[in-house]
Amino acid sequence: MEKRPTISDVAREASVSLMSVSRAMNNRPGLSDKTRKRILDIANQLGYRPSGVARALATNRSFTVGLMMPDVTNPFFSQIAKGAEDVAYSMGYNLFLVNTDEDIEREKIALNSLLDKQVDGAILCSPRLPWEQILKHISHFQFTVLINRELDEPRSDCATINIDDTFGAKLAIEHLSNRGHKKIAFLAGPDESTSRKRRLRGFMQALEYHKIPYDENLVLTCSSDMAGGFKAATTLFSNHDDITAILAYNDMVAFGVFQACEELGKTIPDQVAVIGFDDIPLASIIKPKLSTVRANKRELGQRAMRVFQAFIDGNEDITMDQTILPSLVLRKSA
Amino acid sequence: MEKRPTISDVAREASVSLMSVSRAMNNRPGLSDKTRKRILDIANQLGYRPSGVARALATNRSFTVGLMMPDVTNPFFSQIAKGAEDVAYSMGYNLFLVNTDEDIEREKIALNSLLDKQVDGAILCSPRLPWEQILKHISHFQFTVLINRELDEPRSDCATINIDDTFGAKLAIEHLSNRGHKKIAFLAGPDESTSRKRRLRGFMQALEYHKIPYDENLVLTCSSDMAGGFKAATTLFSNHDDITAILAYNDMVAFGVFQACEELGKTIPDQVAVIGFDDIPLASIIKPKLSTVRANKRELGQRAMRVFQAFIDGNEDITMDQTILPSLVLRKSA
DNA sequence: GTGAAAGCGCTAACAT
DNA sequence: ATGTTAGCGCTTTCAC
Repeated sequence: MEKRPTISDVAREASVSLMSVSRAMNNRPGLSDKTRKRILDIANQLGYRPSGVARALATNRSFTVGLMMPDVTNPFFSQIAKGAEDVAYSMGYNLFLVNTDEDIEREKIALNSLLDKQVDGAILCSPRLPWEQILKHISHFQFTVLINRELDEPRSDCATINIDDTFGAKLAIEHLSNRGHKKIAFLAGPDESTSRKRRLRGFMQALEYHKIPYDENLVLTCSSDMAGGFKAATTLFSNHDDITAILAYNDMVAFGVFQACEELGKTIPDQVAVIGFDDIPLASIIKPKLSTVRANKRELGQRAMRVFQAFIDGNEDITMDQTILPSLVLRKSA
Repeated sequence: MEKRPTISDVAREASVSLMSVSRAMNNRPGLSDKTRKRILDIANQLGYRPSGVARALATNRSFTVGLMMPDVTNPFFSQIAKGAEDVAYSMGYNLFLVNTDEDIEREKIALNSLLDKQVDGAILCSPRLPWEQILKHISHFQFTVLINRELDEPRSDCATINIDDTFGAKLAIEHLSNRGHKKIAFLAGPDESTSRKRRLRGFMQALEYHKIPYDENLVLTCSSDMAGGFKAATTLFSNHDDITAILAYNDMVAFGVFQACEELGKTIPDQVAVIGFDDIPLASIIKPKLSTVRANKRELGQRAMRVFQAFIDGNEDITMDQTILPSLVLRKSA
């Protein structure tokens, strides 16, 4: 392992003080153009790069943002990550990635990792931890952005970006209702999910609006993957063979429904109409192409970094609580 | 932003020296069980957590591994990331994520970020940079793992994990040949790609073995996404309408071929057989289900971290150059 | 325009 | 078993 040159190596080589090198490296005033250039040249020639660690210790800023998410493998989140990276990169920031595996214990650990690493800010995707716990952690970040979670109590250092799931669910049900569906099931996803609650609200409100009686047996809890959708759809069909439409918690769950329909010989969309959430890349490729409620995830990630940036820049007019309106993408499955 | 307690806060509160606190926090010998417990209690009560930054500066170890990849959004890489995270987490390490967007300039910048952040090790996915440049960077890491790239010159601090693409391509062609295909095209992906070269080698060797004449017009360069596959397939069909099988650079390219076939009214697999590479989640869902050459990416990521771990642990018998044998997953498209 | 001193929070090495 | 000293690589503050 090669030893990296330090600031003192450069200083010695250029016969100047540490401070002059520091000033040169940070484009700070107080140096003649000549010495500045000389220092920079020598630094360059030595291959000197300032240590981010030392700098972070001295300044208490790491130019790093923590990104906490349940699963990078999930396109929903990887898109957000990409969007965040987009603008982080343009700001000269780096991303620290922590997975939570949807596990509340790992969430704590993840937040602690971010603390230890002294990230300047954090983007927390769908945190499940109770507010007081989150609070305890985020009070050590300069700024944090909550994705898909509302604030329990307002803070000047905590923004939120939420997808308006209620609206999205209404969009979906409205479409199904217009097509004449009366028996509509909702595979609602995992119990603790926030978006589940919001979508369920939209589901119920839309039913009421369209004068469709609400039957709680048509709302099933399921894990948020294909297996979950398959399982839920299978039980659903065995108990209520007369349902004609299914709103799925997300696209993967919807594909689980596809699978179940295939096994049971039910055709989509003729016998069963299916609508998903998310619009993952898969949705437009699989047959039948999946109708789904889409929100722009990459933009979500970008916006998250941009509020952070606005905060850092001391910008006055920051929209602290943003909401993203999804749209219904109609394809073949409904 | 709340001030975090430091080691001296704990020391003062417990009326001991900094070192005792340090020893307690790191479970190091040289403390009576009583004081140890007392210190730990006070630390806990104060909410003290050691600063990773300060620790990294003092010890020159950050317990952080840099993960460089072209695009988190690509399932191929996000799976690797997940695998790496799996075992990093179990080792108490964290991941630093940097995107390169397949851009060679951004690769340099990414590597520099990792340097600045003083990561202990790096996992570099498909680095495109010339060896000497890579070398310059990785000589500052304790250890690095190259994914999908061979070593130009052996080093005791640099391991590789490669997918045996040549073998994979042979597997595919063998299958197609056995089914009687003679006119087989290869949508080979981008020019600079290493796996392209290896797959092309396998493609050619297999053709020769099966006594199929090689026609260079049947090998097309394309971008590694759906659009690339669509475009390449479209030109291919307009020039060589008689080809009966296509080996695609990856699954997304294969789906591009699907798209083209749909537009041209060609049926898969009857008129055109298609085989992809990767086996992304999509592959088993889309209709017709895609036959593809699969390597276990999550395991790849896990293995990468495990060689790193072995190195850190001073393990003697590390397999420095591992290769992962892909298998042919036969589904409906070929 | 330039530099010296002190300190960020921690640990390694050396006392006691 | 516990403490002291010095230093990791940088920046802030203040002096010249």
